[in-house]
Amino acid sequence: MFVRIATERSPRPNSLRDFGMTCSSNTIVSLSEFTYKKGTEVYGEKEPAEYVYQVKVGAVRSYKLLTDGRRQIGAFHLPGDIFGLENDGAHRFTAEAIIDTTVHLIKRQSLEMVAKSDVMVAKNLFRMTTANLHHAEDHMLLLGRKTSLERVAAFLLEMDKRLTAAGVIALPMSRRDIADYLGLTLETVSRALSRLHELGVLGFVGNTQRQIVLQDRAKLASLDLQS
Amino acid sequence: MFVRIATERSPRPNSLRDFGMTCSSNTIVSLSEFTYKKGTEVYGEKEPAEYVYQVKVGAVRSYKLLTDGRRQIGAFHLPGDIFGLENDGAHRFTAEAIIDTTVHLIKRQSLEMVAKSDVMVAKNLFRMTTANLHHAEDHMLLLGRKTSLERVAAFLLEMDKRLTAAGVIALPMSRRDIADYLGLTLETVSRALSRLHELGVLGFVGNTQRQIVLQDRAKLASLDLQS
DNA sequence: CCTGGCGATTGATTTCAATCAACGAAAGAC
DNA sequence: GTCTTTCGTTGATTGAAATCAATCGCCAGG
Repeated sequence: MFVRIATERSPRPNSLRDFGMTCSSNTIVSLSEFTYKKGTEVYGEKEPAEYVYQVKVGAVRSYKLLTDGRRQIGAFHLPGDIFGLENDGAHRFTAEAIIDTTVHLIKRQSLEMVAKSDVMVAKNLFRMTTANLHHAEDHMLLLGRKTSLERVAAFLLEMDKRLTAAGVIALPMSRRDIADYLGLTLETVSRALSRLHELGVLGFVGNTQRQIVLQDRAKLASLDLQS
Repeated sequence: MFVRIATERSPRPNSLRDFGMTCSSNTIVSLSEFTYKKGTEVYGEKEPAEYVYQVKVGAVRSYKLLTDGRRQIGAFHLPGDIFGLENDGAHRFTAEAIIDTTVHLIKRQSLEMVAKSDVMVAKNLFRMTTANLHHAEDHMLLLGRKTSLERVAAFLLEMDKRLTAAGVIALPMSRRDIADYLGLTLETVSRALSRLHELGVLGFVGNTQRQIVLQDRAKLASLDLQS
């Protein structure tokens, strides 16, 4: 679980741009790439945070478990997303590859070193933390006060914004994952999706139930109440 | 609602220490004090964030509303707590005084100016945002996956840590506030507290139900599952 | 090819918390 | 001080989602 064979790549790291790295601060930062097989752990809760990750291809779930196995997924990480960024030393979630996933790894220490000298990078680390906070704040409202249909509608709208290619939402995660993200059971998620299908809000592509086309975004948005 | 008559105070700001202000960076920062009457708004959601606040005495609730009135309280701010800190310009919550509350106000702009030159201050702003993030992450687990009894137990343990004076938890907020923080109804909160009373976990002080003594912290902790 | 397992849907039933309702006690208003 | 309102508790009932259960279809593996 803890073995990470990081393939070193040639010079000129490129995804560091996402941290706002300027041309002047071309410090050598160890940047590598790694692929996790479907279902494998990227890191565990409370483990020391050695790396920061960026999804290249694939999808990752971040979750917390209660001792009896109840699971709450805090976020899904999709291509382009940076995750595992911890201000203090330890990870707050367990992260797992939902499907085969390739990530860029940046050594946390080296990133922090760069941040010390490069104000732009430091600012962007702050911005990312703030974005995570905003997501969590919105999600508290969803988990505390929204109905099952509202939650599923909100989920679809979020995914629509984040991973639509050619008008199709290709979900990498199972109904159980969605349920654990929304604080529901998989059956309730399934029923809500069926209901939205009946209502003409969405359609399924082909014979898989993980490819969804939104047919009425306005109606979907009206089902999720605004803050 | 928007009138804020800020009483300017004499030199030598003192609560700026909580931002990690060093002696060297004794820049003049406008620091004032203001009192909000019970039930009044400190700021509204989406309002531009002009000030950062620190509770001197009293208590504040931060919440989001759905259009139909459902409310989710994201946090309670108790004496010593800093709130209203926004990285970008606008507030994410509405903040209201739960009881008469006196706050220190710091102009956001001046704080940011100090942060630019004082690394210590900047670091502390980051640390505070991270602490808020951690709280929200833990609260997602509570809202998504815990039972009513577990939520109330967790709430009591949180308050015990934060505002116990002489072994008594003097709650400033109503049952409805607690309910809206925990994603429950006030009746469910009341029943859970009664149940904990029956179980000998807590007692009520005097003839008010807002003063609680924990009589069995171990049992209470066992009722709230660990992450 | 068959077979076993997983994922998803759908139906039947249960359950926990919400809702509806009544009451008593404390806090504010005048 | 009295009146009114708000707050909290408790009981009865309802209801939305959870749980239990069956079935179907799709892969993956032998």
